Order: sequence, then C-alpha cells, then structure tokens
Amino acid sequence: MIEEAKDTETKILDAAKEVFQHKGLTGARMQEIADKAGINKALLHYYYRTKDKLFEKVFELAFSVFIPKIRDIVLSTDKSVFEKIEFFVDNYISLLHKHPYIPGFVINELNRNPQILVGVFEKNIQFKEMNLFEKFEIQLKDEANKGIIRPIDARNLMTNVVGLCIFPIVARPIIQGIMFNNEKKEYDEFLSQRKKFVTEFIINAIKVN
Amino acid sequence: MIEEAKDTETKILDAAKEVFQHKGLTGARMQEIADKAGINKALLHYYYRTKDKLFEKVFELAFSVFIPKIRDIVLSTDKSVFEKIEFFVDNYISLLHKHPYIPGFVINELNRNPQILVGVFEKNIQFKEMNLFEKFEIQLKDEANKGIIRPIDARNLMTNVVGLCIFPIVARPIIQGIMFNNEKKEYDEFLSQRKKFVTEFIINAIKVN
DNA sequence: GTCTATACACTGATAGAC
DNA sequence: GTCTATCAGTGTATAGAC
Repeated sequence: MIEEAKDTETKILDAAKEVFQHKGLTGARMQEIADKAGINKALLHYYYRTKDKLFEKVFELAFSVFIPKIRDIVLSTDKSVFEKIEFFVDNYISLLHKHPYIPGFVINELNRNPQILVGVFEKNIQFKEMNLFEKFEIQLKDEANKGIIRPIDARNLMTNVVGLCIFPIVARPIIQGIMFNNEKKEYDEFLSQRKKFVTEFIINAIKVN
Repeated sequence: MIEEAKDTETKILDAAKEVFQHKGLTGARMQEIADKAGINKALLHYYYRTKDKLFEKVFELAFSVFIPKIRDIVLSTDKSVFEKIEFFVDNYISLLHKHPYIPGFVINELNRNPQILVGVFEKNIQFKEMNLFEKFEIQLKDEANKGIIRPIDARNLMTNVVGLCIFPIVARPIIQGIMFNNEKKEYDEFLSQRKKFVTEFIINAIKVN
C-alpha cells in the first residue's frame, strides 16, 4: 500500500474529521486542524471559508457513514426478519468498530444543535423515505400472522436493534470503568462477543416458541 | 410551592448545571452562567475558582444522579430476575424523563476526557464495588439452573437493559428525525410506551418457554 | 495556492473599591 | 460578598506578499 500524495483539500478534511470527532465543534481548534494537515490556518479558510462550514462538511460525512447502512439492510427484500437482524447486527457492529468515534460525535452534536439535521435532510432526501419502515412493518405483520414472530412494532424493534449495537460503543468509558475495572483488553473481549450475543438476544425476544 | 430565596452558591450551581449540560465543557461560557444566575462573572470565580472546578462539581452531581440507581435496584435481594428487570426499567426510564439531558452530557464528556472518571471514583468508592455484579451473576446462574431463564452473562444483560432505556433519550434527535418525521408529540408518545415494551422485550429474550 | 502578519472580538481570570 | 474595570491569552478570520 503506497501512501498517495493527497491534495490539500483532502488533507484538510481528514485532519478536520479527526479533530472535530474527538473534540466536538466547540472544542476543536482551527490551529490544531491546520497542524494535523501540515498546512497553516489561512489555508483552512481559503478552502472552507469558516469553521462552521468545515464542521458542517465533516458532520454530513460522519452522518452518511452510519445511517444509510440501516436503510440498505432493512430494504434487502429477499431475507426473513431473523436473517435481516443477524445480517444487520453483524454488519453494523463491524462498521462501528471501524469508526468508534462517529456515533458519539453525531449524537452529541445533534443534541447540542438539532438544527443541523435540517441541512443534512435537504441534501439527502433518502433519509426521509419513510416507506422504508412501512415496508418493514408489512413484513413484520406478515411473519407475525404466520406465527413465526410475535407481533411487534417496526420502530420499537429498530430502535432496540440499533441501540444494542451502538450503546456499548458510545458508553464505553462508563461501562468499561464500572463493569470492567477500566481494563481495556477485557472490554475489547466483551465487545467481540457482542455480535453473537445481541443477535441471539433479539431473536429470542421476538420469536414464537 | 413557594420559591425559596436561594443562596448565591446554589444559584450559581443551578445555572452551571443548565449551561454545562446543554453546551458541554467547551461550549459553555462563564458569562452565560453568570447571567443565568443573576450575578456577575467575578463572583463565579470567588465561589468556584476556575471553570474546570465548577464543571467538575456539575459533572459529579450529574453522574451520581443516574448511576447509583442501578446499584440500588440490582441489590434489592428479595426480587426475582424478572421483577428486578421490570422494577429497574420502570424506575430508570422515569428518572431519565426527569433529567433527559444528563445521559448525553455524561456520555459525551467522558468520551472527550475519560480521565474525569478517576476523580469521581476516588470520591465515590461505591462505584468500584464489583461484587454488585458478582451477586447478580449468582442469582442469574441460580434461576438458569432452575430452568426459569436461559443462561446469561450479567454484564451483557445489564448493558442491554441500561442501553435500551438510555438510547432513545440520547439519540432522540436522530430517531425522531428519521422515524417520526421530526414530530415531537409523536415521539413523546413513543417514549411513553417504551417502559412496557422494553420490559416485555427483555423478559421474552431471557425467559425459558 | 500558500505563506506571514495582523486585525479584532471574546474568554477566563484577577485587582481593587465598596 | 459583590461589584466594576481590566488584563493577558486565545480564537476566528482576513489582508496582502509571493
């Protein structure tokens, strides 16, 4: 793998991602981003005008990494509910391990300023496609009628599935501190068995015996 | 209920809670806290020396609101596992509704600076009492042997229970935006049925049929 | 496109009068 | 204890040379 010479705009964006995702909008410093990108402050403004605009770009990219996956997986029509859940948990937790700071970043910035979502929605109409859940709702009703799963609401189920994947990542410092005596290695082991555990937990919760 | 004339120190702390919990350590401004407390900046430093010290105080109070509850409930020995779960979910979600900004605040600040926990632990040794989970683990093994519940790890279970309660609160802007077309009222209704839903979901997941 | 230098506003913190 | 005034440091952003 040869390290490509990245153009300045990309170098800035990469540095901005790292700094913003770790320190947040208000904690990030343009100077630190410039240092990390190997350029100077003035150049940041040349490419991205203001700190807010640079942040906006970083946020949109972070958001689009870990939201659309949900859509893709729920919409794969040829799978049963159990298969979809297994497939989702597996893929989503893998994704989270690759980008462990993104969920906390996105969640936090949205709590500070929910307004950001408006801009994101305008540029990505796909997020508004509510028929996504309507289709999934139909499948859930269908399998419930067939006696495969208990009757269950799609939004409650999706919230639980996503929450069970994300929570151990965003709340890592607390859980690791309280339940694992702050042992990083033990917590990594804990996380690595969550895929299997979470999948079984959810399927047991909704299946008819 | 008569509004008591609060002393200055309390007024400052109340104002600081509000500002820090909404804007975070780096986003909060001493000026805003002073304004909200109805005093001036100099007085903040008179009572709490520095911004960091004031923040530390606020963080510790926030942390102690929503962590010890877990301990209290898990340790109530006269309850079955099912009863504990129902009791916990009920009480914890009620608590979260009273302080909806605390979980996000605590989680975020800990991700930015996990070091804070060290100080909190030193002042509250109770958090380190790991036998809490060992006792619960014994009860889980016991009920599994009796064929009441499936064999399950205490830490995985606790993570799921707490996560299912907290996630819809901290991720509210995202879930409400994507699944509920940003309708506040609908999301409030959604939250109000979660107690029952989450309890049943977990019990179904672990009970033997 | 990239740099240095700098403008200008704001922030946390302190000095000192009352 | 509480205030006004102010300082020193830092932050974003821009001007202007190359």
